Amino acid sequence: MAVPYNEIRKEIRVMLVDHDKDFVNEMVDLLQSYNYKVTTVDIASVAMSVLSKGKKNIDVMIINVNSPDLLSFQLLAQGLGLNIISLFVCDEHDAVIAKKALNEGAYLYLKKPLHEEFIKNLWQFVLREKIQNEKAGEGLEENFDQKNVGDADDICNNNIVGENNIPIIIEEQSNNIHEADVVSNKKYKMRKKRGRKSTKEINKIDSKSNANKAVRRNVYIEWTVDLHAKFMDAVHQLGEGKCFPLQILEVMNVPGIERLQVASHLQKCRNNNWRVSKEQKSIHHPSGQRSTSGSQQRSSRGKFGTMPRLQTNVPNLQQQKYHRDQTQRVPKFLLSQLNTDEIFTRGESSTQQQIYRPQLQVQPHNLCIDNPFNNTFLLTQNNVGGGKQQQHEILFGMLGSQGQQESIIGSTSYRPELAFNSEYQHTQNDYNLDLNAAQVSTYSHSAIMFGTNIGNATINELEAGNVNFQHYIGEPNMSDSNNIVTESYASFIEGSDSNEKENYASYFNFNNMDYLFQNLEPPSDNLPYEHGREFDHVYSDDQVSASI
DNA sequence: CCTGTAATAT
DNA sequence: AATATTACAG
Repeated sequence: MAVPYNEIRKEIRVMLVDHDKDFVNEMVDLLQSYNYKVTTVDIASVAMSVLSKGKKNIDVMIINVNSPDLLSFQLLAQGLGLNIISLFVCDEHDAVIAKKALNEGAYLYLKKPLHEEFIKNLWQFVLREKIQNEKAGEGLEENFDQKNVGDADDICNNNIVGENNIPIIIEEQSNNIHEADVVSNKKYKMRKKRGRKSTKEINKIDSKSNANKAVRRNVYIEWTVDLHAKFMDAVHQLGEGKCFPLQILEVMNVPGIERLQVASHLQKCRNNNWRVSKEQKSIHHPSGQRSTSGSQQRSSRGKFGTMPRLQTNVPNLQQQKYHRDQTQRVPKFLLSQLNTDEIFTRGESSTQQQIYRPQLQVQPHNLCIDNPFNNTFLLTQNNVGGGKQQQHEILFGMLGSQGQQESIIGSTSYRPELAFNSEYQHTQNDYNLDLNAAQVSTYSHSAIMFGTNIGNATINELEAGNVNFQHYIGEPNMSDSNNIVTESYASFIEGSDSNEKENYASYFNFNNMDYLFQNLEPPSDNLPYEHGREFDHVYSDDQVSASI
């Protein structure tokens, strides 16, 4: 039974990655004469971009190991992630490189030129991969070593080892090599679809009936400080209102990154939720601010494209682990939904109210003290909030303790009924303790304090020497700030003498309690339910309900 | 299709 | 713990 090889080859896409023009031309002719679909690029970085775009479904890459940009191995890695067979070619054999290449997942390491017979049979590699992967996807694991678990580089090792296993042509036409979700047992996971209803009800029913769908995990990008800097650069270039993942991707011009990864990172950054992974340099720039060029134009798409709110180089002060109970139990405090739109609206000009703020749900351990965008934003836009902002943010972070506010401060006239209202009997509650303790420390300088409803426990604590006080101070994660305030703060919390309270007192000099209140939301019956609502009010009852 | 958000998987 | 992936919505 004759198998229409050419039909198979037609479906196979080969990318040549070589700056050697002659070789490329020759190979293109050869490949095309066998009906392969051919893409050529001259250097690895370009190839990586092509892969990143994901437009072409490359099956095989023929890569010059000596790509001028020295990225051939990175390309290899990326290709592995995409289940692409990579053949390294070289002008001169080098056993060391060959070994390295194979070790890192190259399918073959070949010396130029490639012979016609080899090209002719190239398709077999692809088919064999497909077959292998399908087997793996069905749960047949014999074909794979059990070693390597987390490493993204090993797909092809197995294939190399198992060379005796000559591919067999499957009768089924290979017209959907690409769409078939290839599955490797170690790297690919089965997933069931998760249903999520618009009613926000979470559908926990796991339907086994769902056909196993295999999904390939992307190459795991580490967002190094460097990479992040590029990211932020791109962001700054694009400017407020124009930061879309796709554009960022382009401006960054870093090969091997995909849009979704940028989007993911962007999401993190917008939420101020990103930390550099491991060691961070503890560089202390007194002012790492960029001027942010002040352009706050809105994009034509309205609310999209908002800049992330991190600085370019963020020293990551080690965050302390506080596993006190209340830390975990405190409700999420969604200051995010204190809608800046509303602030502006309340101000004067409702014309600015469309300015988009991403939902700033600030997670635990993130206290954004220094937000250049915020500052700029407020100052330039509405002149609201103003200079003392940072201090109050700090205070607020302490007050909320676990709430982790990312403060958007405006001159709203809200009053926090919650914080000081004795109706709320959360006195025995840990969270409440926190709150009150912070309160106490706040008031202690302005001599207003102790009026109504400081829980006994709190007072006791205080009288007992304010034991917890230092905890509260240390609580917020300062990792994102590198401004002056932060440093002072940081140095302060590192101090261990008995004067800490005094230091604290002198540093944080609060005279105007209104600033405190401005950070809090009025209680509202109006539960924000869907995002995207014009005016989301914070559901500040969170604190109460959580205390019960 | 691209974007944003939240949830969840790895 | 940091990223990736996904559902869902716009």
